[in-house]
Amino acid sequence: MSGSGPLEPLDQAIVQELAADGRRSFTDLAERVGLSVSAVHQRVRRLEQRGVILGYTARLDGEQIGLPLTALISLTPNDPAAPDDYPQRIQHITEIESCYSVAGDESYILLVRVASPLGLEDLLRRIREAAKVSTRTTVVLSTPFEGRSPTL
Amino acid sequence: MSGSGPLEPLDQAIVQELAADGRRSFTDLAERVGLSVSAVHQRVRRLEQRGVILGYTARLDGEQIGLPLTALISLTPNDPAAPDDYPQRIQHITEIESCYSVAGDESYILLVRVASPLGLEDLLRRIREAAKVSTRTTVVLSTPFEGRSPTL
DNA sequence: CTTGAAACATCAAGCTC
DNA sequence: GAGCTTGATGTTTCAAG
Repeated sequence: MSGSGPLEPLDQAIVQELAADGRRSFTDLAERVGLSVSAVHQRVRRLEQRGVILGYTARLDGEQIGLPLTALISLTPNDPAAPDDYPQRIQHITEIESCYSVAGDESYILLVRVASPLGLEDLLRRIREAAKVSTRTTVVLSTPFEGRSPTL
Repeated sequence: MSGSGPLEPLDQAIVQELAADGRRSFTDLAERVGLSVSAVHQRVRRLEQRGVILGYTARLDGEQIGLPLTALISLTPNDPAAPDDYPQRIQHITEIESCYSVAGDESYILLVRVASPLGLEDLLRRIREAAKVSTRTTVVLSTPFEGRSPTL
């Protein structure tokens, strides 16, 4: 088992604050949730160990880091009888940010970021070769918002 | 203007480290990129102000925070002649984590997280009413990986 | 959850190119 | 002026209680 039932209200509050600002200080967190700094610190460590908090990441501007082109790629197996190890086959491709197994016409949907149309063309070729799949690509024109933190 | 050309190698290294671990200490960062702690600190603040770093967030386990159901929702306008203000119309709906404007059959694709199928049904109703759109929903069965940091 | 001590982050003033 | 260093102050971290 990895979890221990639903979150206590205090842990829920902590987790929500860290989702909204992953670098929030323990002093801030302590004030907001009404605990001592050390108590909050220990709860955060416990939430990390329990796998409630999987990690922390900086959100980056794709334009400014040289990856201005985002796309969603749907994967359909060429051979429907082949073993379903697609995630393993493509996980080494660093342009793939996220991989979802989905119900529907396709088997997987990938979110990718590349530098240019040529980079996307090359990426698609590598995905098709690595996973023996057909791809359908939807280019992202703009991102009104992304990575918003949930309300618990 | 928000950017000032492409990233210097040092800033690139810092940004990549913070994408991989958003809570990495300045001491760690300084060692890894070969600068003093204060110099790294100032560069990070500058990257935040320039909008290269948009923010920091904790990655959470949907199961453990009570939002085990993820879905991708495609939006198609009911009235193709209506003004395109869909992001504004739906941004108040907190279950929507990301909103992408896309090229292709649909206008937008949303990534959402909810507690249950009933929660998804209710969410779809609210999206259709707020934005006057038709929706097509793809349920996520599992997430082999998500939110990986890019290689710069 | 609290305490207390060592490591770390932060900020401003000054230095260097 | 942009960027780095120094040193003083407040914060984080961890082990012990």
